[in-house]
Parts: sequence; structure tokens; C-alpha cells
Amino acid sequence: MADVTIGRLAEQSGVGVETIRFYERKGLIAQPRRPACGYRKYDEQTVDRIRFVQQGQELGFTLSEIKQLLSLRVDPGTSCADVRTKAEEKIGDIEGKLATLRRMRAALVQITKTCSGDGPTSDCPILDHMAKRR
Amino acid sequence: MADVTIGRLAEQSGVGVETIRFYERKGLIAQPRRPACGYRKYDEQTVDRIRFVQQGQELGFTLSEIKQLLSLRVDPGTSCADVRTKAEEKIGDIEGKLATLRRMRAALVQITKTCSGDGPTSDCPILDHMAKRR
DNA sequence: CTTGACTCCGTACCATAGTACGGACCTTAT
DNA sequence: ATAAGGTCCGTACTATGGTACGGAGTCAAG
Repeated sequence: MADVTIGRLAEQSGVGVETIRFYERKGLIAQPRRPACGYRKYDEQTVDRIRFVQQGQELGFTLSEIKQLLSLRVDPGTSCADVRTKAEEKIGDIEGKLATLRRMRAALVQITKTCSGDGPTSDCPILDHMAKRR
Repeated sequence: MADVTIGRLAEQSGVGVETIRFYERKGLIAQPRRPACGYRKYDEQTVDRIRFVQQGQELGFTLSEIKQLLSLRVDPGTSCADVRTKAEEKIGDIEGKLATLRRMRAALVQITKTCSGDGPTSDCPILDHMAKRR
């Protein structure tokens, strides 16, 4: 299963070819072997690496955070606690975003309630709310 | 209070000068008067307009959505119901984001629980989880 | 041995919401 | 009158996560 071209790797990991080159530029995946022809040749591990990136994104990490996690994995000077810290920070992050979104929703629900839904936009309580000077 | 320069307008509305020029380019605020000197001269209404934009952002609307809301306000062919629809769509939007973030948080909390916090990163259950093939 | 598919590279582009720069011009206060 | 500060403009740059392009080289099948 080794010696995969970039196209096959893309298929197997469910991303685009350009995305793989992009990840390479960003340092998220290692420089692959380059036989005489100049084509990138990947081994099976790279599929796992890309899945790691995808998984990290699903957990809400940015690509640069994922890069940090990847380097933590290799660096013998770091412990599992460092990773745990990152995860906890990310939970905090997410909670901040949740709070913001809940505030937005509450405000929208509130102003939507004040709107009967008919009448011209010149009389719209929603727009009025937004135009109001605070 | 009329005849304000861009700098004063920026102060009064709490955004940067460049931001005002940016909003102008994006069509969020009208082209101001331009006396002989070429300087932009604003009236008081523009402060309100910028506040409207800010308020829209706080409600989670993007600048292009805010532009649409602004044009709804002027267009005699639209009713308050159109605005209400936008607000409801945005609530839906926000609920989608909330759901995603809650899923992320749950997953992070879950994997964080599995991590004792000590030991090398090579044994980290969090990283293992992310590397796992699904 | 030719043709079609794949890959190479650098660069430009998308959306989002601004921020920064630099040389020229204008205004305002001393 | 002169100096300091504000404003002009177009363009480039920031971060984020990719996507697209075009011309050249390469690989595999018929």
C-alpha cells in the first residue's frame, strides 16, 4: 500500500490534491519522498496524518493549533498534560463562542417577537431596533 | 453637528478611519458630500448608519447581510415580513453553529476525561483519539 | 508510440472584515 | 507663515482554509 501518488492519497483521505499540497506548505504533513520523476510518493501513514488533521478540525482546532498538537506528539520534552491543557483551552474557547451565539440568538428572538410581520419596512421594529442609538 | 470630517466620524462612531472608507467601498454607507477640497463631509445620520452596521454585526449578520437589510429598509416593495424572515434565518444559522460547537465541546470533554494528564505524549489518549482511523 | 490522465510548480484568487503604507495635498493653530 | 496633523488615493497586506490556473513534464494503456 506504500508508494501512493498524491491523487490516490487525496482519494483515500477524502481531501483534494491541492489541499494536500497546501498542508505540505503549512508543515502539517511531512515532505514526501521524491523519486527521480519528481512526483510525490506517500506511504500509508500520511493517510493517518491527514485524518488527524481532519479530526482536529472537527474538534474545533485551527490548522496552526493542529500543527502544534502534532509537534507535541513528537517532542519528548512534553507530557500528556500539555495536550490536555490545549484541549481545555479549546473548551474554554468554544464556551466563549457558545455564549456569544446564545446572546445573539436571544437578542434576535427578542426583536423578532416585537415584529408583527406586516407593514412596510419603514415601520419595522427590527430595523428600528438596529438603527436605535444606544 | 453636520459637516463632520472622516476622523471625527470615526471617533463618534467608534471605528477606524480606514474602516469607514472600507464601508463606503462596500456600499454600506453612502458616498458623502465632497466640497472643493475633496475631503469627505458627513452628517449626523452617518453615525447612525455605522451604529446600524455595528448592531447588525453584534446580532451575527455579515456585512453583506447588513447591506441587504439596509436596502430592504429603503425598498418600498418589501414588507416588514421580509426583514423578519432574514432574522429568522439568522436564528437558524446561529442554532446550527450552536449545535456544532456543542458537539465539539462534548467530544473534547469526553476525550479530556480519558486523559490522566501525566505520561509522555506518545501515550496521550487525546492524541490517540485524533490519530485513530474511523 | 501516441494519447489521455496525472503531476509538477508558482502564483493568483475566493470570502471575511478589516489594517497598513506612502507620497501628495489640505487645514488649522500658533 | 510655517509646522503639525488630518485626509486623499490606490494598493498591498493580515489571518483562515483552501481552490483554480496554465504550461510543462511524466506515466500507463492501447
